[in-house]
Amino acid sequence: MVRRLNKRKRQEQLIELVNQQPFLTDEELADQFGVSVQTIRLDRLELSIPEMRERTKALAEAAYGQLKAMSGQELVGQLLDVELGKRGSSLLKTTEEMGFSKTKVVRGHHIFAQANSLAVALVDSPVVFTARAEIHFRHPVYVGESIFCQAEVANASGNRTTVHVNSKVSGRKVFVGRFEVAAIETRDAAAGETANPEG
Amino acid sequence: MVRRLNKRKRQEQLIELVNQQPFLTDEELADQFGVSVQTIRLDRLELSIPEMRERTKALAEAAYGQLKAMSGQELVGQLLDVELGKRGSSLLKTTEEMGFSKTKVVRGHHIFAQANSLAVALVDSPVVFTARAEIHFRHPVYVGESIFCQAEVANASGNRTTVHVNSKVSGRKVFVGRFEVAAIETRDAAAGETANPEG
DNA sequence: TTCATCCTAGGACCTGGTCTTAGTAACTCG
DNA sequence: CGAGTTACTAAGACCAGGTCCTAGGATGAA
Repeated sequence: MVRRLNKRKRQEQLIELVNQQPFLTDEELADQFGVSVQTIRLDRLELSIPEMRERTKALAEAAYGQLKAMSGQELVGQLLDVELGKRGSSLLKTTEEMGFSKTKVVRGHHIFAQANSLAVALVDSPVVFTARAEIHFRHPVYVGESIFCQAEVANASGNRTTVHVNSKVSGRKVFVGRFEVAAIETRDAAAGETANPEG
Repeated sequence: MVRRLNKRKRQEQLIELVNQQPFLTDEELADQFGVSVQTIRLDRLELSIPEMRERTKALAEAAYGQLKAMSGQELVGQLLDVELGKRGSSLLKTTEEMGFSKTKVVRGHHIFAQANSLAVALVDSPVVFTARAEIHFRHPVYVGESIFCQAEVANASGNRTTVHVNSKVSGRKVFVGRFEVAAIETRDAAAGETANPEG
């Protein structure tokens, strides 16, 4: 039963390969493993791996949302409610891609990004940047968990707003932060010398 | 020449629609505009809009790369050099997706992610988390610019390491930060109660 | 009327698949 | 030894969503 071992190994590697390079066609995969296209198809069938075009589409759809969330004009996570200039909250459902594959711990910058974008969203001004932040990661967040983020304006003087943010996972505080957000009124403020990059 | 107007309008709307909903097939698009599939194909030809599967793939690839850059297992940016436990530097070439489409200003969490991941990389321990950070965004970074990030261990006592990080764009300081990184020696540390999520 | 523009229609062909049927090599067991 | 199982391959019909090309009808302007 040497074959069976080979098959198992190949299928394990196939899963990994497809995860790492989702855009390979069956033909390319077959080349990689030195088997026929049909064998790859059977493997995919057994392993419930969808065809390349569907993998691509799924990726695109997921990432399209993610992209929009991560670098779109809106905020990271889903806005739950907001009182401009006062407070707000958002929810971020963490996914596999956000964490370490080994530990399944969500990478800090995603938590940061949610908090930061919410802080920025509270400030009612056309051009807003984070100038400073003091942040504290309290507990790890695991892939699949949802992060509930609450932000509250603590102080607003001139064009500087201080926002207190805390994030929780099922009631437990996982992150706290103090963000100092700068609002800029001038037209071409974004190109200004002293502006600070954030959103 | 009512047609010509209609055509122009339709094509304008087509561009927008395809941008907003890139997963529509020609048939679905044809339905939307009440024209034949062939007309849509001609429009796509004239407007150099690729077919749906290619749009999907391009989207997936772009976003996949972005995801990898943001949540890959290694560090954000390219590691230039490192002396474990002492200092290190990395370079991040910023891309269109990292910034606001309007202002072309790179979103802060990318800058943060580069700095943070470099700080974490300096600590020579199997499981490392950022516990605290105090950060300061000094100047905006624009899409296309490369961020040169330098990190230096300032203090290491017990399992806590303080790392000073500063990022520059063509010599100008755009970001400074102080990261407090916690190293954990226990085997199943990642699941520990008091661990802090980061990498 | 004549002509150009716009739209549509149809067919051959392509990629990257699906699903099904069938055949072969190799190893295992009674 | 032969029979059966497992792994693999091969071939063919079919499909979606296209490309590329030829051709023809409608419609409005000269």
